Amino acid sequence: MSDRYNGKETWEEWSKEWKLEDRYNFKSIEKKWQAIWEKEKAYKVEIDKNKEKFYALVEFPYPSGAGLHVGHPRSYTALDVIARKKRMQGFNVLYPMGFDAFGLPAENYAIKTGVHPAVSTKANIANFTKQLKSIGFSFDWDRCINTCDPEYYKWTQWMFIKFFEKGLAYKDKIAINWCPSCKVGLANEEVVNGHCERCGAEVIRKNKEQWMIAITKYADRLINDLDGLDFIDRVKSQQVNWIGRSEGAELDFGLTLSDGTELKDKKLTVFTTRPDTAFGVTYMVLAPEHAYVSELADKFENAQEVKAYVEATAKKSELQRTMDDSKTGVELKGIKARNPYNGALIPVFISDYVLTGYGTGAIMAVPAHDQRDYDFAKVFGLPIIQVLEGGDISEKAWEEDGAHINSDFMNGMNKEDGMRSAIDYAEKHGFGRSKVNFKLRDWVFSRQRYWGEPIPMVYCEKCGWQPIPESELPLTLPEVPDYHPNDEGESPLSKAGDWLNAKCPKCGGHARRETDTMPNWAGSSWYFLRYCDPHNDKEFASKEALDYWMNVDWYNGGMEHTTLHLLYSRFWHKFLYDCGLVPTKEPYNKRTSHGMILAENGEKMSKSRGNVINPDDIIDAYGADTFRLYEMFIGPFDQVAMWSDDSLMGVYRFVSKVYALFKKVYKLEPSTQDLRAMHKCILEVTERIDQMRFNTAVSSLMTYVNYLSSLEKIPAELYMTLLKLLSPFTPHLAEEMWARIGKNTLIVAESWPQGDAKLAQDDEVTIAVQICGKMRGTIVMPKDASNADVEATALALDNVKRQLEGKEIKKIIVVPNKICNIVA
RNA sequence: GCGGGUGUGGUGAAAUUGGUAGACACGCCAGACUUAGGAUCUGGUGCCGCAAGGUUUAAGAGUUCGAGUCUCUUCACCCGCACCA
Repeated sequence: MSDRYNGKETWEEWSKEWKLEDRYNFKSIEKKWQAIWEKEKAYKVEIDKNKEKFYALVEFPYPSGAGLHVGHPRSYTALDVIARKKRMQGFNVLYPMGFDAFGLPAENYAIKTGVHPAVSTKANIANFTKQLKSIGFSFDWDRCINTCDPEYYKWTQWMFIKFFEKGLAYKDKIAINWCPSCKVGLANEEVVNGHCERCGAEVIRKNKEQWMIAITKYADRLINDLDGLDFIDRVKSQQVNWIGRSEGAELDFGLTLSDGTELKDKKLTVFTTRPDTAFGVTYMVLAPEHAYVSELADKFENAQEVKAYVEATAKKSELQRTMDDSKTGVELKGIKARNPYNGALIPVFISDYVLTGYGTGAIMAVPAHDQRDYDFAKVFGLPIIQVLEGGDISEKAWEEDGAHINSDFMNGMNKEDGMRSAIDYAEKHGFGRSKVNFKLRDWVFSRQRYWGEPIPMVYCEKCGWQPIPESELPLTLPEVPDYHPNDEGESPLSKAGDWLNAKCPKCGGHARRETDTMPNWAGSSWYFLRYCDPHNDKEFASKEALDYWMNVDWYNGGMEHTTLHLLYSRFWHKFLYDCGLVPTKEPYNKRTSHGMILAENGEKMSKSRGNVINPDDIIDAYGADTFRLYEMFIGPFDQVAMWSDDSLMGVYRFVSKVYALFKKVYKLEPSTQDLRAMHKCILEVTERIDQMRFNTAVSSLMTYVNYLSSLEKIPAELYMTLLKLLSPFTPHLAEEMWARIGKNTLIVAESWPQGDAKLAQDDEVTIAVQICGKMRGTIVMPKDASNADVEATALALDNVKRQLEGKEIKKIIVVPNKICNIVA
């Protein structure tokens, strides 16, 4: 205990040395308490079935060379406040931290400097750890994990093999998004407006054989299971939007050559959300990449023209293709399609406004009721047949509801009935079926890079792709002569020499290893499970640990991960659930998101702008407690906030004030008024932390401190309560003053104060007096005064009398303890 | 175009969910005390007005005794998706 009293054995001895006029020495105080917490393992947590658990989680950082920026601690402090409060409220709190340590920056650094990624990553993790500890977060450091540790990625690889065994991981050659700058394939989720999410280079299309994971099989469940979750709305709606479910029908159109012969073995299948408009189809369009364009090439009378268009399209980047909404295309002369509803023969085009990856890569065009088809029809002079009443078809397409016309059996029906009846008809005649489509694509899972988990697969000429036996896990990263990826898209691992040779686990013959690695989203897809049991070398986590700790009760992280990490990890967890490996369907009960912190002028902080605030500098100049408190006070937690040195100063003053207030603390009975202020503060702070309204929680504390400042002498109970309420925000200061007041316990292990609403109530209230809703004065009344008393007092006000002169009072509305409104 | 959100002093913002708009803090103004400390303390501070008073939550309309809050219309900005048939 002696370190608690600054080297002295007792508080009495220590107190003789105090010089309270001294300024608040946060440097030595914060260091001292961090050492004590570490020594006493104040935040270590174990399974305790007698206590209710609470699992608080923040997204673990990528340990970049730049170190922590001020954005990280916004999220970490918020959940630290929540975790600390929950702990004081008696919960068994798991609040872990780790490092998402695979990734491109370490590899690029290696290319530049020759330093092995493992070496620079280790150094960065050491730096991050030091920084995080200097802020005084209540993480259980014994559970710290690191995704690039073979003991960790062993299980990432193990899970990949599970995906493979269940048929959800497969190799496929498709056109993927390729970043020419990073020289790496990207998942759909990693492409932002046609640019690489990481480096900003324009993404091109490249045909490459890739490992894919069938996330689309879970599309429906990923939408439906959001229902029971406490996620903020924008997260839910963004995920739903991204998955992009749409209901419609698949319809088969016949194909006919110009001489009238039917192509019996070829059907042109399209997906449509508007089967009811089938009688308005006047042409068909294929994506230039559609298989039929090459398969039927010898049937086209204008094969040269078609070929030229296909090639021109291939040269366009994704971005150019989406930016340019003018319609181009080429008719496939020599073939016609037959509308199965009315037998009409219609022309077939190729055009780049039809996308290859969605639906069947072919559409039936209904220019009268789809604006894109309308635009195309206008360019090519195609007929426009209206089949629903409404709008002005000479101006633009009519996409709303209406009564069907020119539609045979659907005539007179509205959109909804028409759709049902069109699908029924198609099903009865065997040329269509109802169908649900998603925008979500399967997850492109291989990366042509070094610094990632090796994919634990080998290829045998005889047996095909085989997973390596579990006994060979982890498959560790080999040394390579250099880390450069090449333009052909080969991973640096292809230069790994002997490592490439393996034995086929099935036939024992020669096999070669997969040289691509996993994306940086792999390790983070299940890390919250590992925290439950981080040192287990038999399983990724024991059933007991998972049963006790899961789910994550509260997960806070950035909006930028909504359709990346958050979606991937929900999917990954559902897969493990289906395998019987985790006890729950969803990993996270509650998801919140913090706003970004911008520079003082509202710009994004960036190295190139030179406006980055380094947490180390702030902590050095003002201390961790001021930094933490400022991060909470800066503004509404879920909104963007601008850094302000001036506001930071105000928080620093507050912290110093709390320190200085100690001079005035005496053993005294608190007055009713004192208790009122105290209980009001307890109630407000408690409620506002739960609602993540940290900025107003801090306001409450400030109001309370202002009250304490106004007292001659502060009763000890009031000050001790302040320290407890403050401890989640400014734990070092709270701990120090708790010791100074003579306590030899840790305040972080104390219990959270109980607010009493009755004691918090005022016995007098100020009631606003209004005439016809306009404020004319206020009256002070005893709480719960009778309406009659309130009316009488209000009517006696001079201003009220003056205003009411010559008017007749129609009625008086009294809202108890709030308002007296006189209607005249 | 679709989805989500925001709009309140010089600034960051608050408002018990329909009941005194601007809490708390920054900044600014005035004063005090001290001297060199990113001081501290006291008072003031939405706007117009000397004042009584008037006026004020992007703009407009509506519901209501009463609207920052609810409804409708318009405008502006931010985020995500985007030729998804």
